[in-house]
Amino acid sequence: MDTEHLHLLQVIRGFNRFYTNILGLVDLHLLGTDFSLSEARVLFEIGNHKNCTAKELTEKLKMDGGYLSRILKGFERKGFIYRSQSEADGRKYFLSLTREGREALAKLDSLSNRQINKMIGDLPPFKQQIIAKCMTTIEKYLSGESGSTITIRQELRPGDAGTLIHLHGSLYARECGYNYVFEAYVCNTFFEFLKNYDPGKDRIWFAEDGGQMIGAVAIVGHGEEIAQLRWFLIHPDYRGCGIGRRLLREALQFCKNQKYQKVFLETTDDQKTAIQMYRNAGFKKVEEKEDCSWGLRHMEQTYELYL
Amino acid sequence: MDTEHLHLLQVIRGFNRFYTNILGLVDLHLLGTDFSLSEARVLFEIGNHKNCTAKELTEKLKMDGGYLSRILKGFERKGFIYRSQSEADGRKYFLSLTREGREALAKLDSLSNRQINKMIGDLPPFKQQIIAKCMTTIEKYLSGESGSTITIRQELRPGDAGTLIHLHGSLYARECGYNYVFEAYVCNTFFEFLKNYDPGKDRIWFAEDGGQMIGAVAIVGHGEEIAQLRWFLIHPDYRGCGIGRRLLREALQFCKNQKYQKVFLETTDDQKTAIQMYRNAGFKKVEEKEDCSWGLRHMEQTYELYL
DNA sequence: AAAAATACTTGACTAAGTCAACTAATTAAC
DNA sequence: GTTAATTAGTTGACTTAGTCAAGTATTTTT
Repeated sequence: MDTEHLHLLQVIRGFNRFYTNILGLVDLHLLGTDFSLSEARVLFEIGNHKNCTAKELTEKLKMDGGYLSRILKGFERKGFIYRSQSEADGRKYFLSLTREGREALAKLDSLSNRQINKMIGDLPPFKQQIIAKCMTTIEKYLSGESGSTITIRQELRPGDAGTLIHLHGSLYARECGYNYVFEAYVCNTFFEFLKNYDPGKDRIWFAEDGGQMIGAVAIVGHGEEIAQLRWFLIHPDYRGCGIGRRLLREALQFCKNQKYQKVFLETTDDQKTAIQMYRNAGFKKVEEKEDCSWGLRHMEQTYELYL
Repeated sequence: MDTEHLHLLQVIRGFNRFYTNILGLVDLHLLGTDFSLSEARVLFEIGNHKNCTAKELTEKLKMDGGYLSRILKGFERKGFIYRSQSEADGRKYFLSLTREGREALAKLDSLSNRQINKMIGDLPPFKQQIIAKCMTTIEKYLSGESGSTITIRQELRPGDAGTLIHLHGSLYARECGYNYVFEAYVCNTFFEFLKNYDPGKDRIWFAEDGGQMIGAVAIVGHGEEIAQLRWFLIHPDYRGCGIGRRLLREALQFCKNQKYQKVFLETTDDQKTAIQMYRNAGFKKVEEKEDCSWGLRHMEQTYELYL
């Protein structure tokens, strides 16, 4: 088990301890309402799932059947729920909230909302949004529903240019040690791209995960027959899961559709993974020369592919 | 309470329910070790905080004093901890783990790690990383450790150019309806700034909150006597808390130090709040003309200030 | 038709957590 | 420098939360 993974475990366990406290706080204030945490959870589930049965609740809330049975009996006694025996299966009883139950739940809801407002109220909206986004992500990933939220889009939106430049600047600095001159270079070339953008010749694709840009590639036409592939990158956290291949496929398919004869690209020897992908797509190295811009020595390479 | 905020509450409460389940699972498996969740938390805290006292634990873990007292007694009986009375204050007893205590904690640790591995083991590493990052963010924000972490820095780091351009592109689109041509324009002017950057004449400041860029301003020298103020913006969520004033003050102070005689800036009539700040700083409008770039009609204005 | 399984309930129990009254040491007030 | 108030920690008596296994009624499998 490497240190990085150990660090990961540390972070998650730290978070678990932290969130145990947070939930404890929320729970504490729940106590001001005659509801135990378990009771509140049960009430919530019944209120939010039409025709749920006791069995379903025990599974969903990981609760002992006997315990739940008593909670339900209590709710029935207080007039919060009623049961109706299933006609198809007489062992089952569908649970529903009465009007009193709905009122109790609404009260609980607003209390809970107030509690959460207390928790996040002092934060700037910006950060509240970020928290919500992080929570959504964690929930999505841990519940295994994450599937593939990664999408590829063509449309250029305000802010994209900056994000693309930022990704290039920060990633190449981190991974290859390039300085800000490289980012300025991207800035300039991308400006030229935007300025001369011609939908008949040029195209750009962004890979996104939940609205966050995680990769890109573009095609720039040079005349009728030659196209250049530019700004290809994948965020390191998302490498090795086929996004790069998808982007390249899109780009090359576009080139074929546009009847380009040749696609070329410029890269440096630092870009090991990218180069492997270029090679896999059929690109061949045709030129190589030393360069010292961007803060350190590297080999500038040109690859090309005849379609 | 607007719908957006309500959605936020929904998300957070959903997450709380979700994470209650997650923690419940972790807890369940803790049961295979003779430790209750509370006991495990206590053991962990003692192991990770030199010389903690019972009082501190009750506060940190929000635990009843009497309950804790009994848990501690149990630990002492089992030989997991020992206490030493404080010399400075005889009411206090410092708690420490014995060797057996440390062993028990280590066992618990490895069990907990295994549990978490079960939770995240099936996810691709990049998603694990993202989860960790999200957790760190939530913890930081909710624990209020992000407080007013707003700082102003001068140093230009890789990624800054892109972020600045992104902020301009997305904010002006959102607030003024400018299209991507405006972002391209920023791209170009900022490239020129970087290309010609001369520390003796030029300077840029970034306002950050927890590493996130939330505002910026720059001074570009035009000869010995005239300076231009550019790329002034504050993220809308951070307006009205003096960051803009701080940035302007920094910029104008720099101009004075450099013995510039005049500072000018160009803006549009859309920039109501910024213009108010310029006026407050002593800038006067000296020119105005209509312009139609960036997708809609607006007035381009020039302001200047003699130092 | 008998046996196995399922949905839910009940009784008897243990563990978890709370509350208030209690020392013993320390600090503040007069 | 004594008295009163506070604080750290303990203890007894209690309530609540949660578990386990045996129970009933119904359905499914063989």
